[in-house]
Amino acid sequence: MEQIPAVIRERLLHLMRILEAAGDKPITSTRIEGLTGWSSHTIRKDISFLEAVEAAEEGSGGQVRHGSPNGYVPSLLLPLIRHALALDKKRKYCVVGLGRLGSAYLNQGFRPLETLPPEGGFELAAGFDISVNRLEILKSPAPLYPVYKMGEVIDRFSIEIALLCVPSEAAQETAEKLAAAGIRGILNFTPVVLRLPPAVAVRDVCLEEELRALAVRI
Amino acid sequence: MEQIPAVIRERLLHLMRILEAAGDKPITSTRIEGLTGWSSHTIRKDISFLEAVEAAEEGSGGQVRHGSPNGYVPSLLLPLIRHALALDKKRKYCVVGLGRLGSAYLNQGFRPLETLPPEGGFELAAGFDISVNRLEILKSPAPLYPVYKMGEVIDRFSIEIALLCVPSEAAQETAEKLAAAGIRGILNFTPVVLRLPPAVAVRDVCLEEELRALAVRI
DNA sequence: TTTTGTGAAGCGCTTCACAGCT
DNA sequence: AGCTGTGAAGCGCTTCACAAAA
Repeated sequence: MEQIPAVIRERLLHLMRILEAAGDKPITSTRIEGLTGWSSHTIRKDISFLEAVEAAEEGSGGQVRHGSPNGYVPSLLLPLIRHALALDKKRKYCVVGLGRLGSAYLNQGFRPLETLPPEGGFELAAGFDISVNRLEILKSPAPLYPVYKMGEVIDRFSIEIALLCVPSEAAQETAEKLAAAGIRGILNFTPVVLRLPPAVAVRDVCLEEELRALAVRI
Repeated sequence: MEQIPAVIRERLLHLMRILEAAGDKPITSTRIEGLTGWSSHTIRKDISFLEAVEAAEEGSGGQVRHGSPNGYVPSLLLPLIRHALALDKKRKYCVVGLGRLGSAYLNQGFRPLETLPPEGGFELAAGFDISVNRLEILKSPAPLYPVYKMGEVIDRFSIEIALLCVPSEAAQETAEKLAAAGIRGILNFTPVVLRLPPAVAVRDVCLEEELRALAVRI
């Protein structure tokens, strides 16, 4: 299954955003090079690789052309990427810890992009916090629950991903509860390095690390 | 100057967090492997590479040992990494756009870690928003200004990095103003793909892209 | 004996050069 | 003519195997 190398995956994910922003105007590999810094060769290779994977999977040798002499056509390429990355399924996520950061992510829905089917996408299904007071005050497009109901709610609604926005002190403990509840992936906004079973995918979004990464390039 | 490969840099940045969390208890490469998924070989090679760079730079052949039979000693290794990545300078940053997300980052200071000198670190120097109303309401550890003063303030306080938290519609325009004001790096929290002169380093933190990256691994 | 440290081998991604399409 | 598409060459990172230290 791990058929697409991590480097290529990351580029494809970013490429999706570029294609989505392009509307449906074709975009050339040279222009993508200007936006990303990757060489146009690399981009074409990535897409070529993608098509090879698809062809091998489907068994169909049906040569489809996703580019034109004017560049790549978003409406043709996007579904291909989505399918190759298995992003054509709708998934539910929740926000855990509704402090400043967590509550910000409660209301930051996604742009109502003209999504070409089959569109996967993500749906905010719940928010959790330890403070009952907060649950009553906050306005939210999704239902809010006290943390002790977390396991039950995650299971009932088949929530797969969690945004971990609790204070550092509670991070590891809360993450373990999420893992026990059967969560599949955690977006970790705390600076804590989480220790979890490999069945749970973790991705860190640490302000200090990001600032450092920028500072290094200055 | 671009002497440290990007792959290694990213790992070293993450390693810093691990070392910082370890207090001053030595940590073995095997344990780091368990926390990160990188092979212990890779970790040792990274550190070995780092020492080679330092040695070449300093000209000193003074063989320093940063590991012990019990593992790496954070207080020895951290300064080395900080120096190699040029993170031993203090830098100022600002938050642009004080909506839910932006105001969250106003108050999320860094943990008061027992920082071993020379510590670089980051200092929040200002916040900007277009709404004067918000500037008056918000509590902030740093002074807040209306956006039209952005250029002046960035220059006066030598602010190098900006957290871009404005609405998507204003992202490109605001980023260009930041570039014109002489900012060196932008942490882009909007889903917009910014187009800026190469003198400005950009790093994206896009919720949807992160969610997708997680979903791919599920 | 467990760990770091490192030249050398191996391999995977990037780049090149050119064919193919429109 | 300008772009995509792709085998093949090139190169940089990862892995291996083993020396050295404590």
